[in-house]
Amino acid sequence: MTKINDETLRTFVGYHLKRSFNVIQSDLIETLRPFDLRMLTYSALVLIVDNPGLNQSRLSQIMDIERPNLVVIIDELEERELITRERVPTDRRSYALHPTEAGHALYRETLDAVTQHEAKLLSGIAPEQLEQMIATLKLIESAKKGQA
Amino acid sequence: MTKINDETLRTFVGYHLKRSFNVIQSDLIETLRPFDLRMLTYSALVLIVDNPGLNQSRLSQIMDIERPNLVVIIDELEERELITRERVPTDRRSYALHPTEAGHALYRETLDAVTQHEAKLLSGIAPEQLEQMIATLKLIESAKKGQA
DNA sequence: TAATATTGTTATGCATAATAACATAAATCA
DNA sequence: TGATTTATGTTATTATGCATAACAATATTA
Repeated sequence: MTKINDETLRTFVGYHLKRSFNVIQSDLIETLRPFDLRMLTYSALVLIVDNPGLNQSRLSQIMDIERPNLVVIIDELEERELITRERVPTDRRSYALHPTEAGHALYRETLDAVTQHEAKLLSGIAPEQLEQMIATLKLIESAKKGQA
Repeated sequence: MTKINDETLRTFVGYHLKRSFNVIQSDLIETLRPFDLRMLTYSALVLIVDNPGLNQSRLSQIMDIERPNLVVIIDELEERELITRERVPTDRRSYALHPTEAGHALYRETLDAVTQHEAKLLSGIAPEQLEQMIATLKLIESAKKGQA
């Protein structure tokens, strides 16, 4: 059981980001499993509840995924009757996405679960420390190519 | 161009982690492309150079991936003659992984490139701020289920 | 009106990641 | 010792995430 040296990779911020995100992600996946939601379907549901009426194009932009990939996500949410696709009269190309009552209900349930998942996982870390980290993460996020 | 509200998701640390990692990841992918390396093949190469003689089992553990997924990565590095697989006399089940001279050379080249990629991307952020963030990320990483 | 752009969609491919099942070899134990 | 269990590497398979090309329908613009 010799120790492995990953000091070289540890010099990279991205390596730390990936490893810590993996920890949160795997716990989140387990948290969402009972609701039969994946991370992307969950994110989409939350954004549709919080922004009723938005279309798929805008949603794919905020979710940072390509439009084709969003189609299957929306298909799944619609099949499960968590959201509806409604033709927009003023622009008949696009669909307005709205949550159903079931969608709202699932939103509330999962919000509780996910909030508790993070609270439990991050319980050993001071809130101010997390806030500081989030501030730094926002800086990185805004360093997107083309913006920098 | 109405603004989308993602305040609910912004309450989650994991959301910030994912978004900022995506920024670094997409730039890293472009950085590695000229060397015909993906993130995983790159990580494996670095770890083999820094830990010559380790076997696939240990490598998959440190890389946090399943052994079957490592096989194809090692296959690729071996085919490109960046590493070698050598039978271990004392344990004939396992292979000792060693970098070739070409592996060493590519390691040095890519280390420079990746270092510059991060330096450029994170140039607007104070080093102390990044160090603080890394400290917090390490705390999250150690919050792994079973350890907590 | 003609050319261009946008929205949603299908098809496709690559990369990442997980599991089951297996052969070989080592370790354990009884 | 021999029988059982464990570890290592492998193949096959599947699910998921993410990107691009090509397209029909509709809007926009020049």
